[in-house]
Amino acid sequence: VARTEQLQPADWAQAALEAIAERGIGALSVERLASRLGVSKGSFYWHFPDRAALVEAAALYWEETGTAAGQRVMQAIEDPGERLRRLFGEAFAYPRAGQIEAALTAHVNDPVVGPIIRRVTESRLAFTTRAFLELGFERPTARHRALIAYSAYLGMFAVRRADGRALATRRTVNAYLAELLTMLAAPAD
Amino acid sequence: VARTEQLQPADWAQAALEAIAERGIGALSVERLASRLGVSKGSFYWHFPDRAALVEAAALYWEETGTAAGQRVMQAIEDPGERLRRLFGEAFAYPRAGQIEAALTAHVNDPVVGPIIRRVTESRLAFTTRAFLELGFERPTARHRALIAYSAYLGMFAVRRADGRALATRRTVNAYLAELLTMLAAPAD
DNA sequence: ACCTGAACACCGTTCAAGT
DNA sequence: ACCTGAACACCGTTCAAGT
Repeated sequence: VARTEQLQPADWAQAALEAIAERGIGALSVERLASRLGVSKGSFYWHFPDRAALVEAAALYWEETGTAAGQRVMQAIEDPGERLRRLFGEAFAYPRAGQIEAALTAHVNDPVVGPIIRRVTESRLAFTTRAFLELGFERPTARHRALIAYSAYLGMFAVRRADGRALATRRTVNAYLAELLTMLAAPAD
Repeated sequence: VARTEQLQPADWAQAALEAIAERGIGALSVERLASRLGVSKGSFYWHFPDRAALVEAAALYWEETGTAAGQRVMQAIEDPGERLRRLFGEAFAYPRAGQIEAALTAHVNDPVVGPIIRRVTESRLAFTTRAFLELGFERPTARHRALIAYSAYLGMFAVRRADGRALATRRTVNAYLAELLTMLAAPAD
């Protein structure tokens, strides 16, 4: 982050999210970040009350750029089945997204990160439920299928992180997604 | 942990896993743990080379007591379908298990925790694949369904952590599991 | 063989002092 | 208005000294 002007809170937030993606929230250090941005650590406390506020700013930055913006793009796709395929397929094109997701999700019990995670989750579940409603399912079934879909989505990242061999190639992921979405689009019994 | 005898490494590992479940790996402090166990922090370094070794010991303790022991119990169930239902149902009876799971999984990139997580994941996938083989699926399909099942399993914890409302009641969880397992047991097309 | 207590480095936080 | 530099507390790690 090279800037001739003065540092904005957004600069700190962006650099923090970068650091979080790489080494996790626990390893986020005000001192390291300050020297990386070329200022003293005392300067940080002009912009933020404490380290927690920096984590919050980073998480809010993620909520806006990673989630809200993504949904606006996806909503443009007319066919709900195609929208689901794209939504879940897209997520695997950006491994960095999975890293941030994992780093933040690990801190749901954190009082500042927790509410943001919950907002994003509710928003994604609602978005996915809407797609299943458009596919013709009744509301309870649609919500249900959205839960399964989103669980499988998060779990897929978890499996991949936990075992690099399991979902390594694009072919495996595509087959996985195809089978999952076929199952989920099948009529309710 | 009240003991009249001297502290064993296992005592440290167990107390550490307890602390990790409550506040995460990041908040695990040698100093706090030592004073909780009633010794000075210098004493810790007689049993372990460093803090990382303590985390490793805690994770190994989890691998043995939480995973290996559980599989031995489950393997005793004859019917593979019933075994799967019990396996996934059981996991929700112990919320503490999910907390530890999340705390450890958040550190897959950690050089000492990572290999342990991967071992556990491989073992669980193999265990689940075997159940689907017994149900009559071909090996590739069985492995595939195991991946979906295990993803949905991990994701279910993630969803629950992320949104307490989503999978809160036993009824919702049971319905979720029933629908998921019905889908997964359906013949391949 | 196992533990203590003092020492040092790293980092979060505060604050008086600078521009 | 924004930043520095020194100060202090907390915690990881080392180590000489105790039993």
